[in-house]
Amino acid sequence: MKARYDTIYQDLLARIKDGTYPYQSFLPSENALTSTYDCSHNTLRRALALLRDQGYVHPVHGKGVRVIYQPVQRASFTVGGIESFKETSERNNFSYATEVAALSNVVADEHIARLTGYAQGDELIYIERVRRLNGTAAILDRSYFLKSIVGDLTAEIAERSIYDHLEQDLGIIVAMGKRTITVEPVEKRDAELLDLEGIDYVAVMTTQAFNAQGIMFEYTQSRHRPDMFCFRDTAVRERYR
Amino acid sequence: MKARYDTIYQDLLARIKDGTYPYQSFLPSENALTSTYDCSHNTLRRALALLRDQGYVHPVHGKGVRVIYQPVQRASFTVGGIESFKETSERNNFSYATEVAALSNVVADEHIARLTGYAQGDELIYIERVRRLNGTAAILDRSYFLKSIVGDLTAEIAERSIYDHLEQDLGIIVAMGKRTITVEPVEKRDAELLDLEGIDYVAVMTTQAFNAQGIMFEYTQSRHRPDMFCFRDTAVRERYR
DNA sequence: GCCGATTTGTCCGTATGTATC
DNA sequence: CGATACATACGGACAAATCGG
Repeated sequence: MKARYDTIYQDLLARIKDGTYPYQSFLPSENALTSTYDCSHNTLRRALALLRDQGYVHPVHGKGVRVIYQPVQRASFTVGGIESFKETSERNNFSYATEVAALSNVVADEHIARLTGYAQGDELIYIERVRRLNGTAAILDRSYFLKSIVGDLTAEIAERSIYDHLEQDLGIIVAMGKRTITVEPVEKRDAELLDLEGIDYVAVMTTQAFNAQGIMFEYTQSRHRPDMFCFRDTAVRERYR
Repeated sequence: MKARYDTIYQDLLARIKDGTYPYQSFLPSENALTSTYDCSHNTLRRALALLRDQGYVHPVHGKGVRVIYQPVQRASFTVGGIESFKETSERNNFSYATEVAALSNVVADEHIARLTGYAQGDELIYIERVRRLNGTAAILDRSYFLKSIVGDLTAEIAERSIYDHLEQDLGIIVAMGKRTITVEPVEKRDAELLDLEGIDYVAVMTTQAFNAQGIMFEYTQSRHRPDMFCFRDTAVRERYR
């Protein structure tokens, strides 16, 4: 049951990607587009706003909507938007595997609470996973899940895909996330579990995931071998400030 | 000349930050808010969409709009949104200085074109700048500006703030940007110009900036000493896909 | 420089759908 | 089931930027 503005967004995006509307060209005017899609001004503008927010077009007042999408050159590991490890690997045609290195129940103490943003006393599940990409242990994920939402997680589930389990079995939708990226020296655990070959820094992507209710249920520190890490996004300048 | 939805956004944001609407609480209903702000449903929803996109709230269908903002703990260097080096430093109360290490005119050859996304033959200005934070040379910026838009750039301008010059003197608005973050081994130039103290990796943030017309006029590789680098953002899951 | 046509930007009022409680 | 609240969509109006005559 798709929204109208979303199907229009998808359609325009497909045409941008297939070259119908190439880089630096202008889309047909809003009037023209409302006719072809037989929708209202407002609805069309929602579709255009999506394209703009994703970095595909740039509207110019009084002139038109310019396409600024350029196809990516090389394969990247991580891109903008929230994607699971499995989704990302499949999109890039990487072989991948996950090993569970630790799994235990913990209660958030002061240290964990400050680290993760959970409240002290929250019952959590701690999981360490090692991700292999094309054979090399490239990523160490250290996650804290909120037990009251995700229930019990077994090693089997963690080895396949926790997100598949949450979405398909439990119906939990990962609605949004906050991310932080830093670069940190390797810790003992990184050296034990990852193939680092003398590398002494890791790229750390920290994610807090919220469900459809706005409750945070996952905190994950994803520690990447630096040469296999790439992150992309698009930013629109804040107005006025 | 602010937009209505933007002033509402600013006001709600201020109330979230000052604790009037604390973490995990619900905002007043849309009906209530349209009354207090005396605006239409549509306009209010645009303000809420902004809050959602910036990661401050999470609307729950049929229930309410939940606040998910938590104040940041430690100072960070770079945050989401497009900010200049100067803005970021001032916000964090860092002392900062910029030295110009190179400045020359170049024409984009095939190599530069592929690196930056400019077209071959474009006339560019190449600038290397070293950024000092609290005295240590922490960031090396290597930029290519499109000459037809930015005109001539002098070392004096580059030492103060190129963005101030572009915005205030030339009236160029930096409307949006695309970013990529990777971690790369230090190159010869990094070692020459930065205080690395044995560190052998740098965090590289690549930015393509577009003006209000949707024309790319800046490509910058910002090479950071890893322990002084932090990046934040918020992502909303794509619908349907 | 001005005017008018075109195009994007903002806002309103209303109607209907759908999820929550 | 009904009340409440968010989600989508329509149509109309006016403002503001661009461009050509």
